[in-house]
Amino acid sequence: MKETRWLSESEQASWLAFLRANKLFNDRLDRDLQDQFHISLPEYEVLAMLSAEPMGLRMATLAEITVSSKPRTTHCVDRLAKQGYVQRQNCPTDKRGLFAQLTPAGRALLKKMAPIHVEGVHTHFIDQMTETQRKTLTTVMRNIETSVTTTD
Amino acid sequence: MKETRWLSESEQASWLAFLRANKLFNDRLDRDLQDQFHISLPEYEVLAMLSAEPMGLRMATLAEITVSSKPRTTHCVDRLAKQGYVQRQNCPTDKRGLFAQLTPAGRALLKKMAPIHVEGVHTHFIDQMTETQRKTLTTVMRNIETSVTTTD
DNA sequence: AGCAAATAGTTTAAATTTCAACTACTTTTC
DNA sequence: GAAAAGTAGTTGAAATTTAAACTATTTGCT
Repeated sequence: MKETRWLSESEQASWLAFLRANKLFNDRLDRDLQDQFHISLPEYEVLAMLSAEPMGLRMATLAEITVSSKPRTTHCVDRLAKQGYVQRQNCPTDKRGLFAQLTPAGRALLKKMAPIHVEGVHTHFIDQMTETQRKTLTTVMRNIETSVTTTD
Repeated sequence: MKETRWLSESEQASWLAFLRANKLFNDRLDRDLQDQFHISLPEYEVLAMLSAEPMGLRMATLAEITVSSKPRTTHCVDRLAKQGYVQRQNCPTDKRGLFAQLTPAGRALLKKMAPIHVEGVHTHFIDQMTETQRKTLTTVMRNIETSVTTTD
């Protein structure tokens, strides 16, 4: 067992700031959507990802790009389908496969929600840093993603 | 209704990188703890916050510093208490109040968990940026926190 | 061709989180 | 000094998330 590399005060503070900002920011975006549309942030993310794909996305792909588990994605799409915002299409080349696709109602809902959501991202994220800082942030976030997904 | 300020490609990419890194990183830290100790990341955070306070913390304070809701904190402390890691103490000056306090067993558990958790933070967070980048990140995260908690 | 292993997605049940309502105590106000 | 309003925390039910098992189909191997 190797010697533990503890965090300095400053490192600890960075880590806490990161944790806190994330939770608070997520809560805020979620609330803004829920209050006005009764749609949660994870549900919004699914709709948003689907909006770029007129033909829809395979369930597994949708799970990947929203960084959520397969069952969670199934349940989420179930709920959105029950409300008429999403529909499933069989995949012609793989009988196991399903595409989740935005319905016209889903597209219409997203059109109403997007300005609210994007304004939140702008106000609380983009506006809170300079362009230079944002580039740095992006680089660092990509490093973290790589580290987390390639280690062990 | 004001004109929506949409995100540029680059801004969109930053936002997505931030979202993804967070989810993946959280999942990873959670899994590392769960696999070895059957303790979730939110539970770990409670234990960690309590460890700095020999006398314990008021439930509301604990909820604040872990950025979680009051009921969630109650349930979380319930579970940890059921396992013997935390105990509640009445507050002498306010009969409504309760302190949540680490038990010796909780302290012992934390001592075993901390190296695993901290190593994860070091590897996937601290090691993924230069010190300069980390300072920038901290500043930006604090800006976000302020923005989210002071607007509206 | 035929069978084992892998993949896509769902299902069910259990655990966690949220939401609204509730109890008990404290503070304010008149 | 009593009633009203506010605060601390819990409770119980509903919603969401997770974990494990399951169905159906596809792929790889011999």
